[in-house]
Amino acid sequence: MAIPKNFDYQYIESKWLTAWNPDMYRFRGDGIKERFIIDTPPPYPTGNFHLGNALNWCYIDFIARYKRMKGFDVKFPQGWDCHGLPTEVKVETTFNITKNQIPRTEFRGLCESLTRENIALMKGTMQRLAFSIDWSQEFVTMEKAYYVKTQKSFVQMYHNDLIYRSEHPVNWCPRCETAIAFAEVNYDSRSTILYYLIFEGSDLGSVEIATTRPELLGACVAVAVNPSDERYVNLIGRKVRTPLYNEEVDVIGDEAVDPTFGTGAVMICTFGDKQDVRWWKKHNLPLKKVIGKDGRVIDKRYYGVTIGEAKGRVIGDLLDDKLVQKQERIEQSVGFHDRCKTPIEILSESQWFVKINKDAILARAAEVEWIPSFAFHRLKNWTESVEWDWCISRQRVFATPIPVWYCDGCGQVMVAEERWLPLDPTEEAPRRPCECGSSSFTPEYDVLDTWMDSSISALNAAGWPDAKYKRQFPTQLRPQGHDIIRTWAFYSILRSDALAGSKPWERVIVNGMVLGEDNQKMSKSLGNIIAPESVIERYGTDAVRQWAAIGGSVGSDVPYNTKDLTASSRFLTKLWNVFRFATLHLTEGVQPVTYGLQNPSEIWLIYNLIDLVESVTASMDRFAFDEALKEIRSFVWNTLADHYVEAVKGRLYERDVYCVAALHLALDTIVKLLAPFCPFFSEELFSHINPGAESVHLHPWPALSLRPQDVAVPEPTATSGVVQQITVAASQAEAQEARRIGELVKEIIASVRRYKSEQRIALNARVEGVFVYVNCDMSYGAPDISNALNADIEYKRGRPDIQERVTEIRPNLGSLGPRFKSDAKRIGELIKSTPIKEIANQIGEGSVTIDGHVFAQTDFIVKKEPFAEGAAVDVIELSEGTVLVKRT
RNA sequence: GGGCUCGUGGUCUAGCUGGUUAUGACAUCGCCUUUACACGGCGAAGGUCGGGCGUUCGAAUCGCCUCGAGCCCA
Repeated sequence: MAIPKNFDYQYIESKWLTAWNPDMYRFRGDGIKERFIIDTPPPYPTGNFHLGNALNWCYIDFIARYKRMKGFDVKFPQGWDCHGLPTEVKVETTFNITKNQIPRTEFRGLCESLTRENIALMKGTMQRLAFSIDWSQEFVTMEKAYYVKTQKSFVQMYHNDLIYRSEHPVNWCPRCETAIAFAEVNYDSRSTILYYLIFEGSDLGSVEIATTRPELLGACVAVAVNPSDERYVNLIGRKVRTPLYNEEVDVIGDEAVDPTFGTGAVMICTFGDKQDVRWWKKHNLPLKKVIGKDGRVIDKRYYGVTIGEAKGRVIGDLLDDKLVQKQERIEQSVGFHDRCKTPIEILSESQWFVKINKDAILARAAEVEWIPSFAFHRLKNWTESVEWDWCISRQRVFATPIPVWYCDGCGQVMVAEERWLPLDPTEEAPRRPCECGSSSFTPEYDVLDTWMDSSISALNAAGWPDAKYKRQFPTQLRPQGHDIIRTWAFYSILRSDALAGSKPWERVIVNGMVLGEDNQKMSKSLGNIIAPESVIERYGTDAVRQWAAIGGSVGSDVPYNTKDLTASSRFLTKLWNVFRFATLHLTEGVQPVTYGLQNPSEIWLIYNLIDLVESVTASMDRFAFDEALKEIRSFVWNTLADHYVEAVKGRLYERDVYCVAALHLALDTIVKLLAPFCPFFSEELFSHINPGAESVHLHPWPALSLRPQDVAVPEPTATSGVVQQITVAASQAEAQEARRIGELVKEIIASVRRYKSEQRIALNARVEGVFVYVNCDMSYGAPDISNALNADIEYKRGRPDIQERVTEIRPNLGSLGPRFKSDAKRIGELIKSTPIKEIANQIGEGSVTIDGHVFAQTDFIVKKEPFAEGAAVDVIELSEGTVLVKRT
């Protein structure tokens, strides 16, 4: 069993990546073990698995590995949320085409092959990070096997009146020429010009309005003022005419108008913004369309020009007619399509919608445990702010087709039957005629929002739509970032409620963001992006995973920093060395032993080990990975390396069976506790100390109990794993006494080592005259102490009798000088020549008389030393005891 | 403008159901090559917990206010 001197993570990683059997993470689903199903996020296949993903997946993997060891049947699937605009845009720019220039199937094919390439890249990174994903559960949303489920969910919700088609204002991206959902709109402030325009009154006076969107003048359907605004109150109910267009519109009153903004009078257009939609609905206003789907104007006055051009021309025309009163630069919040950064428009179009039942969603959300709890507030906040139903139709190509046709005869909607699915209506006709008898149909060319795919991931993980899914639903855990609470979490809850009448998960664990080394959000523009691969190369996977664990509590943002990676790899080196040192002496195998009072160091170690297992388990159960790992590290570094190994070195050289067994147990246990965090390292060590054993990742989580012979210990339950019992041939009280002695052994060794270091005595130098005063029988602890300290130690009971002895008395010339002036020097000599004892004997009485001179205490500089065992000593206090070392 | 999170030694961080000398890491300084480890050992210095007010016998920990940073949203 030759252990390499250095811990070579690259060698070990590649070795185990090939050696591991991927089946070891396979979900069984036979119900023998309790299930633990994870609704893994399906990332968008950008081709780049970034450090933020890595953090998220590390958390998932810690949990998956821990739960498996705890005896659960863990399902850790991995999916890919393929559909959507970024890939379409990438294809369009790569091949310099637009989606309409080539056949739909061909375009789709290009998107699919790009997606497959990207998936392969990301999968590679994930495998290097040793995520224990069950790849037999992989799902790819662009494949029929998955999107058939999306289509079925559409059909079911349609029949349950949860999906409908209607004309309604929607967010529209003119670049992508598609409707988008609110979740895809981001707002940003930008500088724009506020124009003040005169609207002439038809019957009474004129009104000056302020607008940032003069190009929408043709879509103006009303002018609104605040009813409490005295300037305009008499105008409410009157009519005014729009400039240029000369259209007559009503002046209405509405509290939502801000009297302090602009002139306090606004034009309502269909539609400039979300507020226009609110007013339009509330006041039942007419609809005038001036912007087309491609972002060009469709009214006759400026037909065909872009929005930008229209703005310029409208202003030009208004200026010509002297209708612009004033222009002023302001900051305004504008909505952008978050995929392509184009400013969105609000258009009224026929679209498909999912009904949003806020109360139902909130009720389901409240049934879920959110970690950390503030994540629930985010969701609540977002849900309460939702105003429109969820627009799910998209005028794009690379997405799940909407399985619907329209009858050419009567116009009725033909929704595909579930058994026909999957299908693409643009390529297949319905399998039966319309109720009106016509067999001529026009397919629905619109496709579904990508979130329609990914929002059923929890259902998919449980096996939906197979009826047996109910047994596995809700799933146990949903891990995700806080940036997608309003999307993935929100939509998933909605869909789970609609399709299964249940919450989708028992728990959500929300991770924070990964920040750059400068503590700012990682972003391309800041140039602080770190690729996971580069970190793996430099520090190894197990160090990267420790960084994720120890970077902070779950939910908080984690900065990328080299100090955690340094500490992580140092820890592995340290443990590697402990392991190497120990295994040098484990060559003859481990004998079963029974510990007794004669093994205080071992019993002390084992008790501490039991405490460690208990607290690490508790931390893991709370998802406190940082605490768990810190506990493990401190045990390895302090308890095991600094104290136990130092104490028993002597016996280890002699291959003492008790010592060997204890070390083996400790290493075995530590490696198991560390397995969720450091899968490669743990496996490597485990394989050395347990030759021939199966993977550490298939072993149960440690559960230790020290069982004194005459004390009954309850048998462990099946789920708590196998209990390794360490037998002690002693009573409970004796075992505790042994632990106490072990603690003293540790303290004595540590304190005398420190003493030697401070005294600049070589650590291996012999020291004589050490006395230990403790109130217990140290006969079993003594050999380890002597060995470790190279000291001859005398053990005594009780407290030492320590005397303060005066060792030196010097004249205090600072005090004598002023009094004796020129005689001071002579007096000083006199004091020096007087035996110390003579002065010391008198000094306690307040004054000292020498040769007739009377001195005060302050006339002397007195040095004292502790004195015991007939010599000057140094005193070291222990928690319960004292160590004396004779001075030399 | 609304919601949320955070503000602890040089840096990052734990603690925050209130209670002895505030945790750990990295960095710094001093000493030490002692046959597992110098990515080591021993030791040291460094913070009063953003600021203010309050509750309390007692607050980093609770409340209010304030300043600052960030996230999400309008």
